[in-house]
Amino acid sequence: MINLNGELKGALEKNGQKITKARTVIFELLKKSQKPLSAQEIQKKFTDFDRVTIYRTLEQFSRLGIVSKLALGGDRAYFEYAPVHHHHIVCKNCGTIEELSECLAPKNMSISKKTKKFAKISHHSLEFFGTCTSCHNRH
Amino acid sequence: MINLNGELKGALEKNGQKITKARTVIFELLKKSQKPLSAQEIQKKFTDFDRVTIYRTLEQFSRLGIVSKLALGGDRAYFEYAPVHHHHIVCKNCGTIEELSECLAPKNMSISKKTKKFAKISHHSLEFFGTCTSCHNRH
DNA sequence: CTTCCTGCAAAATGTTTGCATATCC
DNA sequence: GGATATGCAAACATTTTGCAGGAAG
Repeated sequence: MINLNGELKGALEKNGQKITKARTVIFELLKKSQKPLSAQEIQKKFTDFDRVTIYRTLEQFSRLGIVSKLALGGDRAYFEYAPVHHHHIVCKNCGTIEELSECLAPKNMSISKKTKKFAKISHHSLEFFGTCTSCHNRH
Repeated sequence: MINLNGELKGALEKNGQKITKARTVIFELLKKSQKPLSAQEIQKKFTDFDRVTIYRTLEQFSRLGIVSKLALGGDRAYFEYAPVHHHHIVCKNCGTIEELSECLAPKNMSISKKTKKFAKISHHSLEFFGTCTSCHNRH
C-alpha cells in the first residue's frame, strides 16, 4: 500500500476527486487480484464499507478508465484492473474465471469495414464459456 | 405463421412441452427480427401476455437451444434466433444493435490449448461497441 | 382428465438516488 | 471552510418464485 497508488492518485487528482480509504483499498484489491471481481466479492472483503460506496467507487474507476467493467453473462457486473487488454473463460457450472493472456479478436479496423451503420468502433468484449477441470472431474 | 413452427414444435414435443399461443408468437417474432430483442421489447409487442410468461418462455427457448441469450453489456438480457453464430456491434450511446455476418473469433480448439484450468470450451461471445452513424452525426 | 402453462401477487437480486453527516485538502 | 465522499434509507429495474385457475393433448 506504500505507493502503488501513484496511478490512482493521478487519475483522481486530475478530476478534482479525493484520495480516500475506500478508493485506495478497493483499487489495491483489484490490482492484486488475478481475476475480475464483482461488487459483492469486494464487499465481502471490506464489510466496513457500505455496498453503495463500493458501487460508486467501481463506477467511478470505470469512468476514469482505470478499471474495466465486464459483462460475463451472469446477472452481475465484474471489474478488473487490466492495463493490458485480454479475455476470459468462465465456467458455466461454478462461475470460475480464468484470464487468457493476449487479445485474440480481430482488429477494430477490420470490423469497421463490415458495418454499414457504425461510424466508430471503440472496444470489444470476447469471452469464452466452458467447464473447468474441477467441475468436469466432479462429473 | 402457417408452418414456420416445425422447428419449435419438434423441440417442445421432444421434451413433453406444449405448443401454446405465447410460445408460437414469441418464437415467430424472434425469428423474423433482424436484431436481438429484450424481454421488454417483446412485451411491448404483446401487451396481452404477462411479462412473467415472456421471461419464462425466453428462458425455456434458451434452455432448449432454439434461441441464444446474449449479454450485451447493459443491464438486461437479449435473445435472438441465430441458427448461424455471429457477433454484434452495439452503440454505446443509443443502444442500437447491428449484426455482423460471420464468426470472427478463434476456434475453441485453439483456446483449449491456452487454458490450464478448463476441460472443455463450449461457446464464446464476441461483441463490439462503438458509435453508430446517426449518433455520430447528431454529435 | 392429467399434465403442463399462464397470470397475478409477491419476493429476490443487483444497482441507483437523495440527503444529512463525515472526511479530505 | 469549502468541496467532495460516505452511510443509511429508500427507490428502481430486472428477473424469479409460489400458487390457483386455465388450456393443451
